[in-house]
Amino acid sequence: MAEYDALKLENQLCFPLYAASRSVIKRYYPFLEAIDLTYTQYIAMMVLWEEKEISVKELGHKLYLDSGTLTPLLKCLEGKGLIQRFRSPEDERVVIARITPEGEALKEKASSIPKQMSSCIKLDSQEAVLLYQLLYKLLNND
Amino acid sequence: MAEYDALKLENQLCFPLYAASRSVIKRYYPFLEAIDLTYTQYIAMMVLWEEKEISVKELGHKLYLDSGTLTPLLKCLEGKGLIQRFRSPEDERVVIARITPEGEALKEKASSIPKQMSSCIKLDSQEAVLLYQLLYKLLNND
DNA sequence: GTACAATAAATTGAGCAATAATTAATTGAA
DNA sequence: TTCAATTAATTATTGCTCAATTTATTGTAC
Repeated sequence: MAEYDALKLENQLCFPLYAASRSVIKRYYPFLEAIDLTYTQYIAMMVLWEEKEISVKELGHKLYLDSGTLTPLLKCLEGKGLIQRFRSPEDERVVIARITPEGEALKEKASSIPKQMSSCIKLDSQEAVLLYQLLYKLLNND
Repeated sequence: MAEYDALKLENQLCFPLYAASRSVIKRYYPFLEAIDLTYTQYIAMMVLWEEKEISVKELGHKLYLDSGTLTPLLKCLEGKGLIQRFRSPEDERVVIARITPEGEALKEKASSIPKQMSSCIKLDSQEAVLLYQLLYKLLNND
């Protein structure tokens, strides 16, 4: 590659990654508005729909986010009545988020989102699997 | 797929896309701090290093950003002396960003970044090409 | 048993990105 | 000339992210 070609936008991997991420998240918003969640709140709720309860630390590990991001986000979800927050009886340092019945109920309203989104994304299933694997390889880089 | 499996975090394509994007951008910051640019400023400078001058609209088209994001960003780059901003003589509605000698000089300091970054990303070249193609397919979805 | 290190979260504060809505100026077409 | 379209700036708001600090708790070493 010529001297400065590596600095051309078209030769970056990071740029389509950044742009595609924003683009896909933007496509979520019409669906997310209907259930009054931001994208970050949505992925946090996904974990809670599956796990029922989880510590802030574990949640942060799954979402690659720290308490500076999660604490206000979880307080917001608590304010909406979707989760409870309380300290673990076994270890008082640990804060647990637990899904409420209202949070469970939201799962039904959200259940149509993945299908609606997949119709917005024009990759066939083989391409989607490949992309998925490559992204996780990038993510588990270290 | 079972009823709610589509709502599991591990079955999302959007999530690794979002997380990998943040992860890669975070890895840029040690290098970007050395040249005092944010990531978004860096990709804007990449376009300017290549094009020398460009309208706000064209730049927004290349970066998938609008004037609400670009105007303050370009003013910041102008404040650092890296670019000039002026209205096009042919069409006074159009604002042009043009690289300055200082902006050109920064290119040299930035020239080591792509190589340093690629050593932080553990994909082989075949995987990188594949990922690149899939991301652009996603991006040019519409 | 006390001191010290490690851990978990919260807090604070800053900066940045992104969007929506509005405004202003210019241009082009009917 | 009028009106619509285009371009960008502006304004205001929201949310995310990170760094640094603080607090509380727990576990370990002496």
